[in-house]
Amino acid sequence: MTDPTRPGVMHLDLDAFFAAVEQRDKPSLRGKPVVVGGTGGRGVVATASYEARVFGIGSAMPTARARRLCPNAAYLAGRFEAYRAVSHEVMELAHELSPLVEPLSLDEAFVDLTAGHDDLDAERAGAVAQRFRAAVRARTGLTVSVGVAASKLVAKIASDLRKPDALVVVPPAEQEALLSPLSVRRIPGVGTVTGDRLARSGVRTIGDLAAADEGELVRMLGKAHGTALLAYARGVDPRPVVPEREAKSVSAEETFAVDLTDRRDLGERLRRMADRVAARLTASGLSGRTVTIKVRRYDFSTLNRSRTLPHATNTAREITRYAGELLDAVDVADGVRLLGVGVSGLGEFSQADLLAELEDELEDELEDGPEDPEEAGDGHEEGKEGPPVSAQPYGPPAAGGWRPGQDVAHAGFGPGWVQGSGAGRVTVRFEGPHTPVGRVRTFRDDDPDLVPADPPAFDPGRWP
DNA sequence: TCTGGGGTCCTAGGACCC
DNA sequence: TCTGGGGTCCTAGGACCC
Repeated sequence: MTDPTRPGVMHLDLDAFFAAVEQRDKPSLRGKPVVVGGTGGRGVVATASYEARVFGIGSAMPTARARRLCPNAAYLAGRFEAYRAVSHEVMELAHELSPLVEPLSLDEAFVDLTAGHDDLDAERAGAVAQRFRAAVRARTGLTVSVGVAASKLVAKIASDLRKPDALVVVPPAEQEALLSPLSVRRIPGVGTVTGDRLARSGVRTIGDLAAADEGELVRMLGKAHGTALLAYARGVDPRPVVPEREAKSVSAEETFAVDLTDRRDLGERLRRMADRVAARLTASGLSGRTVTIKVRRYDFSTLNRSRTLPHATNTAREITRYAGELLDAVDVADGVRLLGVGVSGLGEFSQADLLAELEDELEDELEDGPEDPEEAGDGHEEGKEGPPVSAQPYGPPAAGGWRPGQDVAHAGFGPGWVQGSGAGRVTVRFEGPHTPVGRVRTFRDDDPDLVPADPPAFDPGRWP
């Protein structure tokens, strides 16, 4: 429970995070429009650098539209390994302020400052936040915007208020005056639908919302949402900062470059996604009882089908089997745009459950013969004889296997990154975070001297 | 403009149980 | 013959977040 009288909650939000890491590691992109996201025909923008935002490019926009708005921006597929590493360093710095750190994503977290600091007032909290911002810049080369307030809600709104590279401290006495004129859309949880519903009954600002009738809000938005939003608007938000929340589901999904209708094709892709889900479950020691598939059709309508098992599972074969049965019951004739698989109802399971699982496995094997991935699926073998696979997902490697932005190393020219590829060629720029802007060279895309590489090391000691 | 991939939380109806 | 109230579990759909 947070203390409404003290500014004890800090929210940190790295500025244009993915794009900023790219500009840090690629000198030729500094000061230029950079867009990170899906680079295929159906991709959307994950992050646009501030230079790209000038052109009207923003998150969740289709990349095709972004390309029309700014054809000369750099369009990169993203290097999550590098982003995770930077994120980890920032979270470590946050932990130096307090043991209570709640990450929301790679680039955002709440920190409960009261857990590490006595006698907090606005001035002291502001000084702590300012030192943190300097530490992030010194260690990672990136800027971070920070909000400090008495609650999660206000701290988050504050961090967004003067981005980028901003610190906004909201003393509790000034909270109401700050919130009241802001749009309700500033409240996390108020999206387009809720925003439009509120606007239709004349509620546009947080001040309007604070004066609204609770019964009417509940009728309009439901019990939970209605009461919570009213409380937020009135400055009431006792949600505590909760570190390390347990995962509730694990899933994988893929949008295809072209809608698919072939069941064997879909089944094979389902199997590969089930493999990934199983691997992630196993890696984190989790298993779950409910298997869900998600099918997005040609017209973007989306349906989910799920089945809850009597026991928990994390094996690829079981997930594949039950997901496959669910898919069998779905009409795919008109075309499937996206397919996904997930497992939920996760939890820690007792020895008895694990034993039951082993027995089920044994039964499976008696019924179906031993587990063997080559024999289990029918897609691979028959794929050769059947009609050619009609579409490739755009997510995984494009032509030649090279993705824009990818780190590479060349036997003769050293480390660099893929600027583009196609028509049997790949263009590489040879530079790194601590070099001047590098030269570009083009190779055959199967040149044996060119190999994928780890992200370049960043050395704070060699940063301006 | 034509919509990613990974999640969380809420609602509502029906089955089933007491 | 027609009727209750509450609780839990499951399924499906939808809003929302980064």
